[in-house]
Amino acid sequence: MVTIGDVAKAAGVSRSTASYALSGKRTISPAVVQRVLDAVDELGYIPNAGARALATSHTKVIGLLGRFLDDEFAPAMLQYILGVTNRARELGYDTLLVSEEDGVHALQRLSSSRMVDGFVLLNVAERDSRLEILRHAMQPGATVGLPAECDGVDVFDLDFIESGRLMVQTMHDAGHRELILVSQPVHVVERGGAYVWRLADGARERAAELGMTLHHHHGDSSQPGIGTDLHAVLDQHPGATGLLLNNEAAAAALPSVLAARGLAAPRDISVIGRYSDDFARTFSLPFTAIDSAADELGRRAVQQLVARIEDGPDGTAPHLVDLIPPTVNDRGSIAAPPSLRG
Amino acid sequence: MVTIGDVAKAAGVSRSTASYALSGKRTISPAVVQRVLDAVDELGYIPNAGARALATSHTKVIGLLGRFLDDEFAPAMLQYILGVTNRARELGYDTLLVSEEDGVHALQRLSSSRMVDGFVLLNVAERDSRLEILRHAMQPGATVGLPAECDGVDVFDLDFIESGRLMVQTMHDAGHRELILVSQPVHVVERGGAYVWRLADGARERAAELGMTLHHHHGDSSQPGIGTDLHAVLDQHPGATGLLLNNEAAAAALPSVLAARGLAAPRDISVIGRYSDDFARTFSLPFTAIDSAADELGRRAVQQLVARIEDGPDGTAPHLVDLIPPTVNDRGSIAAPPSLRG
DNA sequence: CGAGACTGTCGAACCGGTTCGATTCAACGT
DNA sequence: ACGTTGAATCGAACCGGTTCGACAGTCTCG
Repeated sequence: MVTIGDVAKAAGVSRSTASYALSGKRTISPAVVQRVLDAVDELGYIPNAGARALATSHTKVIGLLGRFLDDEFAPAMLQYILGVTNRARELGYDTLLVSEEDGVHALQRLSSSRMVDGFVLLNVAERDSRLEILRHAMQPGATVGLPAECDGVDVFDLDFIESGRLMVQTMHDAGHRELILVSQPVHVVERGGAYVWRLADGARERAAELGMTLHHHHGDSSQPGIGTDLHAVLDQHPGATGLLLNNEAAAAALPSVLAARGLAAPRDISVIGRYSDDFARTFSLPFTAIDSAADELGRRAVQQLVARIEDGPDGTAPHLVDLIPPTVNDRGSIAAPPSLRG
Repeated sequence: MVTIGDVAKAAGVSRSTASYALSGKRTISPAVVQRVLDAVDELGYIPNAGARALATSHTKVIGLLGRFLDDEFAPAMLQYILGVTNRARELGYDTLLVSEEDGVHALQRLSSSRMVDGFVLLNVAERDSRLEILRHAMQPGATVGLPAECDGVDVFDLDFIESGRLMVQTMHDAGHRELILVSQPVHVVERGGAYVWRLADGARERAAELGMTLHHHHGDSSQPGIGTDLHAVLDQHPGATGLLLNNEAAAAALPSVLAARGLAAPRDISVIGRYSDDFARTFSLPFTAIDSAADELGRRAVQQLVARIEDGPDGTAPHLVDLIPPTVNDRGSIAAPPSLRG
């Protein structure tokens, strides 16, 4: 393997000079710099990461800790991951992906062994035991998902409360007065998926303000349960003209459910969902939806994390809680309710 | 940070003795070993990864290089990734996930900087420029995906030729004589997705042997194109009673296409697909299918890679080409063709 | 014209592990 | 009684970078 010593020898200088020539941390004569650079690409020198990490205590690696639960939605998870890895690479960092069940243990291991310069936590729960560790770690951290207690970390999430309000408002503006909201199953809430009730709260609040009726149901997170659930809910509320979906599986199942009932959106019923644009493309979901912006959230988390890493431990920029505003992707599944039309 | 020096001091021994006590590479008295172990967990000592890597030239990290193409199927990719990271962790390794466009460059960077002990390449193409680099790298590599030239790497893939044969044979056994195969789009083949024609070849071969008619079509890899394609193909071959799908988007779109045509499987048409079991569960695809076994392929690749890493560079175990045999997951979408029934 | 500042370079130390050779001491065989 | 072996431990060197302090030579300015 070619070391900086080899480069130095080839350029006829000392190791330290070669190092300074490459880092530019001291003035080195242009002639020498050029000789060193020539030697570098003649020999194909790439510094040894371990040695550099040892000397600088910076690894240029960030740790990405996911919670990959069985009923977590795969396409969305991949979006988060790619957002993180791509942005990290753009900023000169590699990404260590950890899928370990025991996130607390993984965090301790990576932190104390100094394998990474910082952490991004995905799918952060309302009370997430990993945060406790992260706050005491010497590396900074960013989360995707809004926990109950945000200090010591930078937090990124979709603004779910506003999303709920926006869904209801949109339906109201189109003339609807009775809505059904289909959320994730209760166990998702119980394990800390606070986004479920955040969206529901926003929706309820706005519905109350506007004097609308809102029925809230938790649906299964996969087929065929969710199909049955949707049928049941539609049977139960024949007067409802608008459907709000905060449940990817429901969005995926709805087209066949509607077809089975001889309904079409927006002719018979209006629909608005909340899922990633990418997901909609792959499965051509024909519903207007709030983009969950997984990719963007991953990118922002990394961006902020790297800024904090490079500010050093004394950088005292205040911690962020960045809730990105919902944007509606209009796919034409909302119209006036049948009763208002000719 | 607590170093092995601190541990040694706390145990009243030299650094080298502490090191040997922990590694067991020399005999150390039980009393001392105990004192060292006590010191370790009193101080919470975890070795510095960079320093260890520098000394041992082993990082306990494997590099996972994906090609995340736009129309690559997200749920499947995540399955591969989790198979790799989970198995790696079980074997004591962490995983560096690289999504960089320029795989060749990434490979060179990680290899020369000695950041990883070995590589797993996903989505390997027929002629994959990354393989050339990998063969000359000092770290071993395993691929998921069968390239034209396999030497110097361990190769893992589903046996697509046999999968094609099996699809046709299964339909034949049920009494079908005219089949349609819907594959991935032509551009997937052109960029090296050889599995597409491998499956098609196997299918064609077996159809010829059995005297059956097989129509082969390339369909779009996403909606709404694939929906249109499916309609067109069904219009074009009214005599076909069996549908073979080697295209995930087609599988996802088929239920609504069938519904729109007033058809049901297996009543009017029999269907067999090739996609991951996990995908089928999430979307409740009601079709009998060959499991693409993404998770298992990832696990096997890592398993073999780690074996090769730990054998050291002189380990001369022959390189594998492990094509795992297709298994059919019966979901009841195959029956005798209508013409043969009462 | 000499003190002071600046430029460019080098040697040595350091980061935190692992590992080799040497050393001490007790047990053993003859 | 004495060399031999083996167990247990230590000090020093090494892995491959970075960085600090020193130093020689050149330039500047009073």
